[in-house]
Formats: sequence, C-alpha cells, structure tokens
Amino acid sequence: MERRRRSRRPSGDDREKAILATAEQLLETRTIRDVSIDDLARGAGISRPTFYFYFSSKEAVILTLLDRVAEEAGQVRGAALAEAGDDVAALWRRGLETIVETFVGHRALVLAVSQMMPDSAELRQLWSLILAGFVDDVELGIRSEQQRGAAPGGIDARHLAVALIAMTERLVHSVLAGEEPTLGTVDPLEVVLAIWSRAIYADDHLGGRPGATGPPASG
Amino acid sequence: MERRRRSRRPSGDDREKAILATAEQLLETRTIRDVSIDDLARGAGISRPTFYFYFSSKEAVILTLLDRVAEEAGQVRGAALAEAGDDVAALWRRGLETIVETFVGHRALVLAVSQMMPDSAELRQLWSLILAGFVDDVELGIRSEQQRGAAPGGIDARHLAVALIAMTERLVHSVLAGEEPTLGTVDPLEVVLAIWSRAIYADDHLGGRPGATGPPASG
DNA sequence: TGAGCGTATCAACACCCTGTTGATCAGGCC
DNA sequence: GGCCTGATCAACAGGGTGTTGATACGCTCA
Repeated sequence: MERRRRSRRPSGDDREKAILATAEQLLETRTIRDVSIDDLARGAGISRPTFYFYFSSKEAVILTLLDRVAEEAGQVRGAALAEAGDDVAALWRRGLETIVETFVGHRALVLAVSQMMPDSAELRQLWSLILAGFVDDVELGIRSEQQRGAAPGGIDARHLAVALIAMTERLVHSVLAGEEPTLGTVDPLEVVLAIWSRAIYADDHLGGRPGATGPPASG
Repeated sequence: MERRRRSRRPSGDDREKAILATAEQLLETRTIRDVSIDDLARGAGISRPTFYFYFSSKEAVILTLLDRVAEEAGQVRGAALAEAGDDVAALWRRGLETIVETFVGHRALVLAVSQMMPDSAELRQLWSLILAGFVDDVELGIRSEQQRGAAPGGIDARHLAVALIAMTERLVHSVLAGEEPTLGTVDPLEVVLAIWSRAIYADDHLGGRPGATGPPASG
C-alpha cells in the first residue's frame, strides 16, 4: 500500500473534502433544495465558479457522498452474514438491523438523495444498486430457508425479497422524514421484522388461484 | 342542488380548468420540475402573471389535482367495502385492487406529487390523508379478522396496516417510476396480495422475544 | 349615462439560482 | 526566464419565480 499521488496538491484535495463536509453539515439543518451551490462554496471557503472546478453540480456532490455509503453498505452486508452462526432468527434480525442502520446512520444524506432522485438518473442507479444488494441477500436467505424446508414456497423468493426491502425502505424513510401515518412510538424494526417473519415462513391461503374462498383459520 | 354562482364569469372558471387540464396533459410527457409556470400559462392561453391570478404557485395546481383524487379515493373505499359480501378473500383482493387502482389510474399526478412532497407540507399532509384512509380500512379488516379468530394476533393491527400500505405504496411507485429492483413481468398486485395474506393470517415465530431461536418448520 | 367597483389581464421589474467565459495568479520544471 | 498546469474568481448569460402598476372590460346603481 504505497501512496499513489506523488504531487500532492497544496489545497485541492482538501477543498474537495471541505465541500463534502460542508454539504453534510448543511444537510443536517436544511433541505438539499435549500442548499445552494454558493452555500457549499462559501462553506468550503471558495467562490462559486471554483466549486465547479471540483464538482460539476450539486448532484455530483451527493453522488460522491452516496458512493461512500454504497461501499459501506457492501462491506457490512458481508460482515453481517459471516458474523451470526447457526441461529437463523438472530441472522435475520442482524441482517435487518444492518439494513436499517445503513439508512438511519445517514439520515440527512438519505433524505437528500430521495429528494434528488427524480432529477438524477445517476442517483437513481446508485440507489437501486444499494437496494439490489440488500435484495440479493434477503433473496438468498429466503431461498435457503425454502430449500431446507423451513420456509414454504408459494411466493418467488426474488419477488418476496424485493417487496420486503421496499416495505423496509419506505417505512424507514417515513420515520426519517417524520411522515404520517406513523408506527407511533414502537420501534419500526420490530414491526418490520415481524412481517418479514410471517411473509417468509408462513403459508398463504389468500393466494392467486381464483375459487379459493373461505380463509381457513390458522391458529 | 341549485347552481350557486349567479354571476358566472365569462372565462375565469374555464381558465382555471384550462390550467388544470394543461398541467395534466404536460405531466404525461414531462416531469413536474420540467413544467414551468409559463408552460402552464401558455397552455391555458394566458400570460404568466395571469396564472397567479388563479393559482398561487405550481404547488397549488398539483394540490387541486390531488384533491380530486383524494375525494375519489374516499368514495371508492366505501364502495369496495359495501360491494363484496361474505367472501373475505375476495374482499381483500377487491380492496387492494382499489388502492392500487387509485395510484395507477393517476400515474402522472402521483409521480408529480411524490416529486413535490419534499417541498410542500400541504402536499405531504394531503397525501398522508389519502394513505391514512387506506390504512384505516386495512386496519379495520385485520382487526375484524383477528377478533373472529381467523387471523392470529401478535402484531398490532394498526402497525401491520401501516406497514402493508407502505409496502404497497412503495412497490406501486417503483413500478410507476420504472425503478429497479423490479418485480419483473409479474403483476405486482399478486405479489403484494400474497404478502398481505401471510402477514395478516399466518403466525410469527421470529418474533421479538429474545431466546426464541430455532425456526420451526411450518409446512 | 356615466361614475364606480370588482374581475381579469399583462408588460416590466426585481430577485435568485445555475452554469460558463476569460482573465489572472502561483508554482514546479526545463 | 519562459511555460505549462492547477487553481481561482469577477462578470456574464440564461432561465425560473413571484410582484407591481397600469389597463381594460363589464356590471350596477344613482
């Protein structure tokens, strides 16, 4: 691991970091829409045109920030899987905690990203990459449980995983944004986990086949 | 039902309609961000300042459009409940279809709303009102099934309802926006319904109590 | 009938934000 | 010492929002 850049610029690299730091800081108190490029520039001690020397747009700043999170998410995903042993229940819980933590641990950024997504194909793509990672893990877990007979089939593992991650994402986002309707004071994680459990392990009797009518009482 | 306004303006009322119609039309092909107030004005055959005579902002236009949907949603909710008889499975399916239809039937508007929500407290409020209506219905259904013993307890009906609506909302939105990861070619409604079924009727064994470890195989 | 009042309309303005241009400056290097 | 490259910014161009002040239309009431 030798250092790559021999000619370290006196300030250039620091300026970039300063911009990113300013962005993170300002996002703690304001919406991304309310943070102008001038704000970012001033915060980093430079003028607006100089900002453009480092980033091509506000979007690029957020993208860089999100890149970090994406990398972090990839790493913890692997770690969570390796960590827990045979305890399947603990493994699900740990996995869900990891996912939730990824969002909650970057509240300001996540909200900014969700606000800019409609305007940025690149952001959408990177975000969906992060989600896809989570979906892959959950899908794998479901498939594994289905194959060893612990979980019933009937729903495609992939579809189930996509839906469960969608639910989790939306619910966490609601909480982060303070939206209604709420789960109240309850830890969203517990609610989500309970539904994951039922969705993955229980059998369905409301299924797609027409004619299936009376719902059997399942104790 | 007598007409209220005796002095019907020669054009004023029509202008307002024209603006709303223009908005709906333009949203079919562009993002709300890409529709300027000037576009709306020109589309309605007026100048930009005149637009402000009818609406105070772009947000107000979307709000008016969403108001209609909110009313419509309230009406079909009642209808769906009254319609189906004893067939509980059909009732759930019908209810879910109603909800999904509300979103899908107004694709352009829904996408516009979701884009403006971060910037508009009023939009957030109205949107959450619509959602709350759906949540109430689902909660009622769950509670009813739990009380007659068809559905197990273990998850609070309200929380379950909130989470299921969140999942549905997010998933439908993904499809409307063409986001990844996708459910593929499958009808999202079937996937969602299957998960509703499991979440509402099956029992959980991954639950919150620590110590619960080995997942029992459920047939 | 014509003064008066609300409705409706818009040119022109003030403002803010983004992104670009072109000039400038500082330092390493040949 | 000349020159390229990195870095910087005043000034500009362009596009969007929301406001102001003047104006025109039509109805009503004296």
